[in-house]
Amino acid sequence: MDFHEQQPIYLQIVDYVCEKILLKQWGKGDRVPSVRELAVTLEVNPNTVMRAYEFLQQKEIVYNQRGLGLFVADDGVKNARIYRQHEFLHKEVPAFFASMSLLQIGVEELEPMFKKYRKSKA
Amino acid sequence: MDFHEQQPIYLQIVDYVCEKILLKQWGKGDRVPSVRELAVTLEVNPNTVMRAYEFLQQKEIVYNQRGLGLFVADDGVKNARIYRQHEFLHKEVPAFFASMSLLQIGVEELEPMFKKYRKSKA
Amino acid sequence: MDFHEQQPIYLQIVDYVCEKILLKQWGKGDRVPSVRELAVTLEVNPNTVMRAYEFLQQKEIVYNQRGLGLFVADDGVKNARIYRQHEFLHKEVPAFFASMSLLQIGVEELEPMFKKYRKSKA
Amino acid sequence: MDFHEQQPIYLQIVDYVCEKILLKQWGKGDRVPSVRELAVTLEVNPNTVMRAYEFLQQKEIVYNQRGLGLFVADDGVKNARIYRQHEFLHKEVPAFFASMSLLQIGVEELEPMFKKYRKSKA
DNA sequence: GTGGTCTAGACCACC
DNA sequence: GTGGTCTAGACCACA
Repeated sequence: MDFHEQQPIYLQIVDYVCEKILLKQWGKGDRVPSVRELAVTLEVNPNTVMRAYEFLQQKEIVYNQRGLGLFVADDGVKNARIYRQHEFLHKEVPAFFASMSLLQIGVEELEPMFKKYRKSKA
Repeated sequence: MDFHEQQPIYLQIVDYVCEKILLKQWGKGDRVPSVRELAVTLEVNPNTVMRAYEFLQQKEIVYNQRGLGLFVADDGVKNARIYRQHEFLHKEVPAFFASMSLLQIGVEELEPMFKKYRKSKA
Repeated sequence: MDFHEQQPIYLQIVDYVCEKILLKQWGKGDRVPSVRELAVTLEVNPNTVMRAYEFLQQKEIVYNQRGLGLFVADDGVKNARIYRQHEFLHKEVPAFFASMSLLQIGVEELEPMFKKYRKSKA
Repeated sequence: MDFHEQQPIYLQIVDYVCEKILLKQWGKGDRVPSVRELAVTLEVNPNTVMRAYEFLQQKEIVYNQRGLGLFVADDGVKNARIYRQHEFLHKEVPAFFASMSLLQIGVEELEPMFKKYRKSKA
C-alpha cells in the first residue's frame, strides 16, 4: 500500500529537518544528527540521508564543520522557511485546491474556519 | 522512513475508493474490484481491504449483492462526497492552516492563486 | 601515481561538459550524451555521471526532457561561463599565483607573454 | 576517467621532487628517497621513478653517490627553479591564458587579486 | 530507450 | 568519530 508516495525519500527527510528547525526544536548553531544517526533513526540508507543533507547545505539551511558534523546555519530558519514556502505554494496548495474542487467546497466555507483558527492561536 | 503515515491503511483504502467514485472512474451501479483483486493491486492483506469495504458499506457508498460482489450505491457519489468533505474539513484543512501559520503565509497570498485555479478550470 | 587528484570525479565531469559547451562543440538545445553513454566513454559509474548532470541541471546549464534526455539550456553557455569563471578565480588563479611565488616569477615577466598571446589570437 | 593526464608520469614525478626541494622539505645535501622507496610511495613502477631520477641528474638537481644513494645537488634548488620556471612559462602560463580567454576574464580582474595575494604573504 | 531514486558496502580525509 | 566520494546493481516512471 505504498502507491503514491509522491515525494522521494530524501526530500521527505529535507522536509523533516526543516520542520524541526522551523519549530525551533533544532536552534541556530545546534548540531543536527549525524548522517549515520539519522539513517538509523529513519531506517533508511546513509546515502539517502547524505543526499538530503547535501540539499540542505546547498540551500544554506545547514553547514558542515569538517570532522565535527553539520550545524544549523545562521540563516537556517529563514532559508528553511523560504524553501518550504515555495514547496507549499507550488505543491500543497494546488493539491488542496484540487481537493476543494473535487469535494465541491467553496472558499466561503473555509473563511470562518480560518478566523476561528487564528483566534484560537491568539 | 514510514514516520508520518498519519492514517490507518484501511482508511487510506477508503479514500482511494472514494476518489475513484468522485472522479467518475467507477460509476453508479458499477461493480467495484473484489476484496482479493484490490488486495493484490494495493499489495495489502485482504482483511485490510475487507475492513475498508465494511466501512464503505456502512457509509452507504457501496453495497453488497450476495454472491455477485460489491457495487457503487445509487447515492454512492453523494455519500462519498459527504464523507470526504467531513474528513477534509476536520483533518486536512486544520493541517493546512497549521502549515500556513508555521510558514507565515497569509490568506491574501492564497486568494489570487485560487482565482487563477478556478479560471484555468473554467 | 594518482596522488593529488584535487577534484572529485563528478566535478571533473562537470568541467568537461562546461568546456564542450564553451567551445561550442555542444550548442544550445543540443542533446548531451546520456548518463549511460558518458559513463562508458569516461569509464566511470553511471551514478557518478548522474551526479555531475544533477549539478549541471541545478546550475541551469542543461535541462531534462522527460524520457528523451538532457539538453543544453538556453542560457547554458552563459551559466557555464559564470560557473567556470568562479571556479577559475577561486581555485586555479590562487594556485597559479602560488606557483609564481614559489618559482620567483614576477608579473612583469608575464605581461609581454600576455600581449603576445592576445596578438596571436587577433 | 583518466582523460586529461596531460603529462607523462615520469615528468609528474620530476615535478613532485622539484616541489619538495623548492619548498625546502628536502634540503641541499639531503638524501632523497631511493628508487624503490619512492616507487612504493607513489604506487608506480620503479622503472618510472628511475627515469625521473635520470632526468633530475641530467638537470643537475640531484646527484648519485655510488652505493649510498641520491642526494640534492649544491645548485639543486637553483636548477630545480630554472627547470620549473621554464616548464611553467611554456606550458602552464599558455594554458592559463587560454582559460582566461575562453572565460572572458581580463588581466584587470587579476591584478587586484595578485596584490591581495602578495599582501597576505608579506 | 531516458533520467531518477534507493540500497549496500567500500574507502578517503579530517579531527 | 565526522562528512564525502565512488562503485555496483536494483527498480521505477515516462515516452
